[in-house]
Amino acid sequence: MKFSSSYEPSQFEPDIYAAWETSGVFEPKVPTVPVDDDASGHDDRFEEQEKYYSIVMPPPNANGNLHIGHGLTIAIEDSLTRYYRLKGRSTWYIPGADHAGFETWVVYEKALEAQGHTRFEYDRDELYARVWDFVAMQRGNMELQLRALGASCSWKDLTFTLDENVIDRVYTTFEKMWNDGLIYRGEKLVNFCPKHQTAFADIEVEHKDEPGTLWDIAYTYDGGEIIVSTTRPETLFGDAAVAVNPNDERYKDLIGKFVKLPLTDRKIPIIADEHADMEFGTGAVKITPAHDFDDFEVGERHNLPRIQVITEDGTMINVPEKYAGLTAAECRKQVLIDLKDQGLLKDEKKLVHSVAHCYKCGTVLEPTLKEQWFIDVERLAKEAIKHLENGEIKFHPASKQKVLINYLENLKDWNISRQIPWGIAIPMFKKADPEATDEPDWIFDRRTNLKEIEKSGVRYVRDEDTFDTWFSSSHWPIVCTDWSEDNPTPYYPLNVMETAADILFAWVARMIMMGLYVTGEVPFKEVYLHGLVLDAHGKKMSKSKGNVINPMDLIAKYGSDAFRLGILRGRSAGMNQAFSENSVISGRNLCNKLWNISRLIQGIMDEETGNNTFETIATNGELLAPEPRNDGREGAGRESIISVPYSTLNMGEDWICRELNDCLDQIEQDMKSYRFAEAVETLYTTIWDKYADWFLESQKIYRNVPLLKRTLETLLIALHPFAPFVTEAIWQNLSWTEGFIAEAKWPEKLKFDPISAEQFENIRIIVSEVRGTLQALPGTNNAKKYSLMYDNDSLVEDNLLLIKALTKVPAIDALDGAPRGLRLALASHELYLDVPEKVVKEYKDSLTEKILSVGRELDALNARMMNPNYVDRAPAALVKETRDAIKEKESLISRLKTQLELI
RNA sequence: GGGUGAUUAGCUCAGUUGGCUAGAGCGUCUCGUUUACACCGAGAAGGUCGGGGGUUCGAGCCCCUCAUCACCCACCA
Repeated sequence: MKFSSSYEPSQFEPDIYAAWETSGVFEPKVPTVPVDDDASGHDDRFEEQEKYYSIVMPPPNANGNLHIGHGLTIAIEDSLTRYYRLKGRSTWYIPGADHAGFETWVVYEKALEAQGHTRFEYDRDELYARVWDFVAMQRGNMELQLRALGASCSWKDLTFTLDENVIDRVYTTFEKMWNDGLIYRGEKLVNFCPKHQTAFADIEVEHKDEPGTLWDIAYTYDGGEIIVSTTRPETLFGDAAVAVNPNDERYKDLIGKFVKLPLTDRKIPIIADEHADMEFGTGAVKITPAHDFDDFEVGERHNLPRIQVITEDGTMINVPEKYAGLTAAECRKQVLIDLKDQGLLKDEKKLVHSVAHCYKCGTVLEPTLKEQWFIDVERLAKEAIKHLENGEIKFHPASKQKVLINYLENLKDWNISRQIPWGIAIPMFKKADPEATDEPDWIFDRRTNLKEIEKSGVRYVRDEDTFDTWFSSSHWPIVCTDWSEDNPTPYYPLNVMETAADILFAWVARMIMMGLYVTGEVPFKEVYLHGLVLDAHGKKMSKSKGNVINPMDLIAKYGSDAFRLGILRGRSAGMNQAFSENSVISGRNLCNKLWNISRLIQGIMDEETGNNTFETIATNGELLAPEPRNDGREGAGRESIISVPYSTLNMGEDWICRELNDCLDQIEQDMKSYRFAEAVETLYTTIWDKYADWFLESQKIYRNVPLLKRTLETLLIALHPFAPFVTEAIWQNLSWTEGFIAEAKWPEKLKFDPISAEQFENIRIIVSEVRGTLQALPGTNNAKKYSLMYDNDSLVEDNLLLIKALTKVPAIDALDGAPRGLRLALASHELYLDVPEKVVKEYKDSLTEKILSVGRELDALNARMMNPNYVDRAPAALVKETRDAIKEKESLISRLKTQLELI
């Protein structure tokens, strides 16, 4: 049958997703390309904004698999998307795929090496074509996995980072920057990976503390020597000076003198520079501008030559013949031996210092002198800071705004050249005819498919480098929304940028700078950053530790919804938080609960109508989904919610309406402030503790079919953003619902009688007290043994059946004659359990304990009232509450005491 | 050295601008074969909210301070 006794996600999820996708549910209702004749209505900015909701997916690696972090990203982004879709916005969730320049290149190069080839056998265009095929072969997994996660993204708008329009936009920006003088070619030190033969931006470098050796070496001059300390003796051939601190009395007289560079005949000057730290080592430091970042700057200040002594492949150059061609490591050994022989090696100490590593292969990066394209970031950063300080982007967590501003204030120029074939070619060509002296050395040209071009009769050769992927990624909100100068779209800026907190600098910062530069507007109105998903013990997941959790495994085991609910639970913005299967299990349980709630309600419906949907619908795995729509997209969404007319007939019904309204309010607030875990929590308790445990139980006595339908719809829609599959599966299986829940309308508030709703709380208190007391009494199965007696209590009298059903007592009777049995600890109701005296006596200790505990509460309340300041200054309502509570406790205690005396 | 965040039940975490007896999930214990659900129901145990000080009628929340842990940035000849 359709409704089996437990929910089996795998029976529904693929079909449901396919049905959504083919019927166009995921596509924005309002066209994304503005229509020309509507150009006049552009002033109504605010109104427009309320209609749209746009969000882009941080593009996963096109040829990779999704990991747990993607799972979290999609759970969050899709919940937002689905929520705003239900809220009636025209939502556009734009999926993406990343060519992942460096990552993919590394994988490809390894594969190439495994076949016994190297990159140097091919030219760039060949390599590009080969990687393209390599990626094409592997592509697709990631997109299937996004579907498994339930991402309600607009597939036809999927953007690949190497799409034409992306490259086009990137070239346009680059050209603009080139013309604006923001791009320059500079010979600077860059972080160079000798293994991968490419340079990196500062942000991509991984610094690790490592033990090393500090050698003291004597540099001599006529009549003396000056000792310098270094961790890299092999670079001494590249020394251009020795620096001392200008305030250092020890060396004051030596400034301006020349010393002999050991193992050579070269003379280098002693200069004064603040860079030399008087406290460190001997206070004198060798300056090697071509192989150290600080020294490079010292060299610039003092106009020192940059002598490169290590080549890009890591061998020595421009050194005495003896050392030429050695690797840097071999050279170091030899230099140390020779220095020792000459008595110039004075000391050696151990120290720990931080060393820059390639984040991919761990190789120590070599600061290398290289001509690269740089972006002068100052103007961009300043503009970004201005808009950030203006509060134009709201951050979650808020603290990241400050962190980001701080980063931008200290940002250094950005190296955008990469020596990797897999990427967007840099559209710059170098003059190849040295005679054409009037022509510029470099020109911009988009024809990067050509190795050589001719312009004004001059030959130019293509730069072989490609762009840093972050340079193109920084255009993501622009290219995904198809923004253009003459065709601005209401979907830009994005409503929110959701991504991992650890790429705040690498990506978010750059998108802001680029968005402002290209469009003049910030690229998104809010930023939500999620932290790392750690393993159950709070440790980072890693292959080497073997603690990696694969989201697809969990989906296979528990279902997509369970995974989504589980991963959202216990998570807040920007925090690295643990994750375990338990939370997914809890999500699975909720789905199953909801499934069974629906079974119950459909069963009740069937009884009423005489149909037998619940029991007999044959299942062949086919959905009862509506036909794919064949009408035009525009505003043609089916209105799938039925506003079932209903009226409330008893307290439980009023109460559940109140609780559901509160639940909706809570979710609306939580979604506004990106508190997904809280929204899920609210739904969990509303569905389980309130709806199932109290309302549905009470509906086994009183039946209100219209209300059951209406409230179930409310719950299903409210949960749909977080658990899209099970809610849709139920929606499709219920006999009275239509269309897709995915495009239903967010529920209206329910009407109810608030006084009646509040009355139900009294019933809950009575029932709980009866249950608690029955459990605490000695013996088992007490609920079946003892009946309940009431005295002069209309609430109980009016709800006999309900209370009986909820407490399971065999009978509830009006008290005849004198009270007997056990009086319940209720202040405003006189209820007795018909318990033999013997049992009551055994219960005496519990009763005494109860009196003591209520007494303690009473003392606390009294103490508060004794404080005159409290009475004066606390809000009146609060004081009244305290007074009422005191009265209630007092009367309760006196009744319990009477009871105790009777025993 | 600079910065950020964390410290609440056995575990993982909530606790929104200070307000009644600090919550949840999972785990633990007791009871229950009630035809929606054992992926269940009922009940219970378990916390001096990292330590100390302060502000306040009132502090898990605000301020100061100490401790521990994590991360980021800079420096490291």
